[in-house]
Amino acid sequence: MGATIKEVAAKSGVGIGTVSRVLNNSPQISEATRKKVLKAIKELDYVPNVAGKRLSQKKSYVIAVLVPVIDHPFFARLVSNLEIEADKKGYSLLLATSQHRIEKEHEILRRLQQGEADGALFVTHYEHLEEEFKGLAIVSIDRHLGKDIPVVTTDNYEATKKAIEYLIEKGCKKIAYLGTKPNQVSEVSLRAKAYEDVCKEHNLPLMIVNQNVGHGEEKKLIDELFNSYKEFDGVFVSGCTLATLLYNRMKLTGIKTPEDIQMVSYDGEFSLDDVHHISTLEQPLDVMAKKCVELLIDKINGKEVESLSKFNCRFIKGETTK
Amino acid sequence: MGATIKEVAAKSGVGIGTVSRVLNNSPQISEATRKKVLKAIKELDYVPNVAGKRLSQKKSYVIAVLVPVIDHPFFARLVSNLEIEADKKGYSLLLATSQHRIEKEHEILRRLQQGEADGALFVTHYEHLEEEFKGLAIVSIDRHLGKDIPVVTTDNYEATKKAIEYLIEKGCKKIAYLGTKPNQVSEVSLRAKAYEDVCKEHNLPLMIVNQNVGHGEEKKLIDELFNSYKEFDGVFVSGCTLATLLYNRMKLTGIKTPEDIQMVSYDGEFSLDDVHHISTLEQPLDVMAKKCVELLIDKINGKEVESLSKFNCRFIKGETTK
DNA sequence: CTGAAAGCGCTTACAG
DNA sequence: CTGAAAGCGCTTACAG
Repeated sequence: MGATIKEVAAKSGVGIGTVSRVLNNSPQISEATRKKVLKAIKELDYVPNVAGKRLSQKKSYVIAVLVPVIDHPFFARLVSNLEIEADKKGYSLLLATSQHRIEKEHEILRRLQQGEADGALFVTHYEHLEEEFKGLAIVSIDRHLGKDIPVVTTDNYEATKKAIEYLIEKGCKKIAYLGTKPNQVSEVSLRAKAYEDVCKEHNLPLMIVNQNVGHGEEKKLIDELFNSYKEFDGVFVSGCTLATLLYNRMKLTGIKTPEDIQMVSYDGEFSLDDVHHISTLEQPLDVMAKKCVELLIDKINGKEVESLSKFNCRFIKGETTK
Repeated sequence: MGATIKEVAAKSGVGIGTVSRVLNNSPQISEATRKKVLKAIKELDYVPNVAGKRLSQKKSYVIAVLVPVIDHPFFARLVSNLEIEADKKGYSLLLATSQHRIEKEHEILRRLQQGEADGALFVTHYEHLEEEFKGLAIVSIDRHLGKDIPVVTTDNYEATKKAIEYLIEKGCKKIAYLGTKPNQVSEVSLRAKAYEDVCKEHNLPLMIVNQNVGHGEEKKLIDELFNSYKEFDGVFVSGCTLATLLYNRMKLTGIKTPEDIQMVSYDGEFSLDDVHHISTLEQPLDVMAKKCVELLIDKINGKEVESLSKFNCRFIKGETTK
């Protein structure tokens, strides 16, 4: 629509290379020509077009993020922080949601191969062939996607361990574990491991509901929890969807928390104000997102990066523990 | 990184134009050459690069969405639906958040001018010069941004009217209005208008807290509501942030709902299951997003489109009304 | 410090 | 039905 670099060059009486150099703040440009060119740019209301730049540089300055869904507090926060960090680094953010369909993930990988973005943060629950990632700069949250793909995660084991010990300390004798089991090699599996280790150590019974269900089907797990285990006085919940569903269920059925059942959840809840309903292990999504973007950009630029970055969760006491 | 169209052409012994035609499913290509080309594509593991396509077509097949924030249930749902609809139409979604900073909005508009996207859905609380939108295909939610910018909205007046009448029907005698006043010409203003009209018609007192505060400062309005109006038995809340904050505040201070105060909110709450805490006027974000994308694509293609599209909210009874 | 030219990877009239 | 060529709007060695 607008003017092109050619017109700017003509108007200011220089070559297009010179205009380009002014645009990119190249140091070796005389003040005089810089002024001339800037003047022409202003007069023509010229804005450089990214398509030309991208083609010639073979770089898009776009990073993509793939998440299963975006209308979910955890992913919304993650993406929010990613956008902020990407912006700081001069990258735009392309948002893709798989909607829990692996075909859409394939489609997105194809788009990346086409050069829509220079790299991507991939949050997937599906298996992918490593060759699908070939030539792409990819970073993963929690899941191990391949040898070349760095993982950013939290201290799943340590944080869960502390949470279970906390429940014990608060008097729980029968603690259940409620989670959606990852169907891939994932750091998240360490949560169940920590639960088991601590319970065994304290001679507490294991009461585990940990299944891989599709999103939208988490309610089944709540049913199963109550069907399988008639009595428990504490529960560790892995993930905010399950936590909210369980919280609502207890409310609906008259189970009192923390009196009857105490509850701690990983990503339990994101609070607008200081009211925390659910006691939560909160992942530091701001620093995690920052790390993801840094890793991604380093990978894009061909640097070697650490394969695992681990951050500490923060425990926030809500109303569900004594 | 990968092969280019030139290599495919060489390998299959045809011109690059022919390869391009095969790629784009051009009809006038003989089966024989199509096969040859497809074979070469497979063998070379060729994926067409978008940068070349974009430059030659002067089209990016990207639409952008600007929202103040994304880690907010309303915007998360909006963006979720937009991504789904854009994907259906073969467009990618660029996500930009202003983080309530007008400079970032300017920055984003500049990126659009640079051709990062073919069009954008703009959800802003700030004034912009019309010239900033010049040459861009833009669609707005609720706010009137300029004569050339279509607005997608809900039946703010009618829905609010019904909600207030509902509260009256349920016995409320003193109904307050709590909202963040838009600082621009916005369809949202019709909510307060409906409230006033209905209250006047029923000879009820007007109790209005409707101020334009920055995000994160909504709690002030809750304070003001209780400071200004000692007694009210019903409240209409415009927006889910305020609704959640008010709901939490009532819980914290021992005010019972619906016994002491009944409450209906626009965008009150998005429920994971069937548990609805807050009675809500829910905006049909799925069809709204679809409309936005359609309008945007029509505008991109130079078509004339309707300037106002209005959709009906759905009332969902929660626990905050009798 | 600056210009002319080649090149990035496609699409698309234009001939044939 | 297909090829050669121009062009999209930039960047970047290469000379000078």
